[in-house]
Amino acid sequence: MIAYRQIAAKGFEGLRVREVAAQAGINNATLHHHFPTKEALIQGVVEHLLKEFQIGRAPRQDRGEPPPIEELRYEFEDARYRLRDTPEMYVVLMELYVRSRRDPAIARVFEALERQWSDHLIGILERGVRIGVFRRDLDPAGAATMIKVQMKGLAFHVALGKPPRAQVDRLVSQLAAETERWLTR
Amino acid sequence: MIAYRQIAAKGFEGLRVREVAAQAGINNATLHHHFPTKEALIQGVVEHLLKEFQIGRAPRQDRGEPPPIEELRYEFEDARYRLRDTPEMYVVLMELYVRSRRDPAIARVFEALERQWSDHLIGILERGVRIGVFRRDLDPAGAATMIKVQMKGLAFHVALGKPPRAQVDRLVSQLAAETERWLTR
Amino acid sequence: MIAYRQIAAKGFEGLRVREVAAQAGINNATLHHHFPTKEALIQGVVEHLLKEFQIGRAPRQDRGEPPPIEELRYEFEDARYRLRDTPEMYVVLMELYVRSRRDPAIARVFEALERQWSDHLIGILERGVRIGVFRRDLDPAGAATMIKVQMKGLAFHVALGKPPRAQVDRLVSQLAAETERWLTR
Amino acid sequence: MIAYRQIAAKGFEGLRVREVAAQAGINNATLHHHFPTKEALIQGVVEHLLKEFQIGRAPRQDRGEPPPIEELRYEFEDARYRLRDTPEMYVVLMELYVRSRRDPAIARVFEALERQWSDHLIGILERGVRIGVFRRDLDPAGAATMIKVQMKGLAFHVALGKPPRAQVDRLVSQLAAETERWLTR
DNA sequence: GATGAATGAGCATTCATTCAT
DNA sequence: AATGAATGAATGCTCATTCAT
Repeated sequence: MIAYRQIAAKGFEGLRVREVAAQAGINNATLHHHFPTKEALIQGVVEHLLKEFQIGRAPRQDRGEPPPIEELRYEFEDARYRLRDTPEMYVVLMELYVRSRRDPAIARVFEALERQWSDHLIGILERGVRIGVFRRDLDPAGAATMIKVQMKGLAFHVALGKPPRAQVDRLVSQLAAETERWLTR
Repeated sequence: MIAYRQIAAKGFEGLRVREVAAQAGINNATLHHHFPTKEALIQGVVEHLLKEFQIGRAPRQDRGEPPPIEELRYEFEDARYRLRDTPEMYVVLMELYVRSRRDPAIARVFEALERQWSDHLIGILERGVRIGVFRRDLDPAGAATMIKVQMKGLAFHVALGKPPRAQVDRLVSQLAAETERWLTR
Repeated sequence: MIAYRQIAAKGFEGLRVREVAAQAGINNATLHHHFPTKEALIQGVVEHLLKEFQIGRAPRQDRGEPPPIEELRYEFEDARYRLRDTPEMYVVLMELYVRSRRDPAIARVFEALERQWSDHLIGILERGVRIGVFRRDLDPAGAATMIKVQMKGLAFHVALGKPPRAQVDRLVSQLAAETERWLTR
Repeated sequence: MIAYRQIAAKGFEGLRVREVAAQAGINNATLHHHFPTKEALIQGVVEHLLKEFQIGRAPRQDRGEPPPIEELRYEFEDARYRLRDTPEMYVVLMELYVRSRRDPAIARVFEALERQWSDHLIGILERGVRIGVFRRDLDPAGAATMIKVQMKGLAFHVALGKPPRAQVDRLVSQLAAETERWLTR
């Protein structure tokens, strides 16, 4: 989607229906034919982002049900991979996140996304506790929130701050290692 | 500043010179007298934010040079305090951060702010290493980045997600404790 | 015709080709197949109106050549009947009349209609003068104009003012009686 | 008012804010400064019409309280005068009347106008009955409606049909004479 | 004949900015 | 310094019409 790139480049403020149409090589009325209103266009961007979230994950060796620790490592690995590969996705994500404060439609989408993400992490953590690789007294919900905060911080720092690649790599490794240590302590 | 509140409420997208003037009870032409362009108005918002950053800190008992661990705890305590007390400041901060990607003037301000913040943390960490409360092999710059990421994640999660207060308290405590443990290990 | 109803409901201003097509249950491009332009569509409305004018008359007992006074009474009776039965026809009529000032095609139609109407009335009046039921010195053309003005006033008042039915009945009776008295005096 | 002339020339359909501004020699944004919305502009036209209704009356010899018959004659005289002098006023009037069916704001204005007009006529008629120049059994309200219908018919016929001046003169005289005869019979 | 997509011209309205006082 | 009026350059959106299938 073109609108997506526009937001990445100029933000929501700079999102112009005409400009998106022009970059798509179509008449602006044609764009209105597919997205009757600007709001609909933005919804389209949101859906595009969600799709990208599902397809653009880092490559993965083992299928089936890998050990929880592996799964967790993969989460960080995936974040690193994507921050490097499609950083603009995170920029759009943050734009949308900020916008979600005023746009109920977007807020709903993000609430669902957050819940889904939490559930995913909690599932991993509970399994880890069950099979004994994570400590007994771990509160899965609280730990999931911690992990989310780490990753949000990572996204914030990298997507908006553009630090050198080496720093990012070191950072992700440290975050992953510390999280792991904390969970297994 | 009124423009500041407007941004907190409606975001950059919704920032209107006329509206700011109206809320300030003056004519919009009069506002242009003080801030010749909208860009200037935004710079005013940035300056206002920086000022708020310096004055609005959490209350503190001991002056002089407190132990590094205390200083670090205070950083988290301050974040918790401000996120509770003036959450809209963080909202504006994130709006500006997102905007900094396209606005060089804002980007410059944030670069300075980041450097200042890093230097402050590095100072604390180096002192801690020197006096032996933090581990010998600690890389102060890397650790400072880690702490910043934690705090950015916290700001992101709390300012845009509005989790319940109790969750925030627990989260900040955990983040502070884990960071401390990591530094002193 | 659907367009006809649309005009009755929303006026010329609100006449939309797409809306007409939608109400007809067809694609708007299909409508353009039948009426290549909006102008053609309006011509269709005009023709539909003319047809309605000829078919929708009040029921009538005697055929052949009724007495002129009967014929005249019938004209008023017909107006009353139609204003009650199909008031929206008069609304469209007035819309078209107003439009005729700028649309030569419609103006032509109305000129023909007016002439036809005048001729019809003049025929009745001349016959009435000839057989002696109307006064000798009557100017048929002038009297026809008078009758037309009465009926236009009636249409204007009733179609756009929506007065209660009883008032309309009384009004038409009075108009018919006065006209009759005037012609026979 | 310029918008007024535009409506007279091109009707409501053809009323364009930009065109009005251009004809007024001002920027279209400037027009929006005075009339924030097109609706407001139309309200301005309505008010202008009402004002014109009050100031543009036919010249009148006697002040004070003229005999009812004189007053009535004056009403017709005034109509003839205005139809000749400012025919476009009647065109706008009819445009607005037609529009009043869909625009509650305009409908309200016309309801008030109709009531005012009725009251005025009823006042004259009642006085005429009281002093004995009109017939005893006259129903003032019904008679007022009759007179209004006559005048509406006149306006309709003349403003939209543009008949030759001589015909109009004859018509108005006949209408006035017949009305008078009917009231005094 | 019918349709969905496409289009260009135009529309009311918005908004930061400027001007005259 | 302050203001109300003015302005130009958009901006999202509409609509009759055309095109390709």
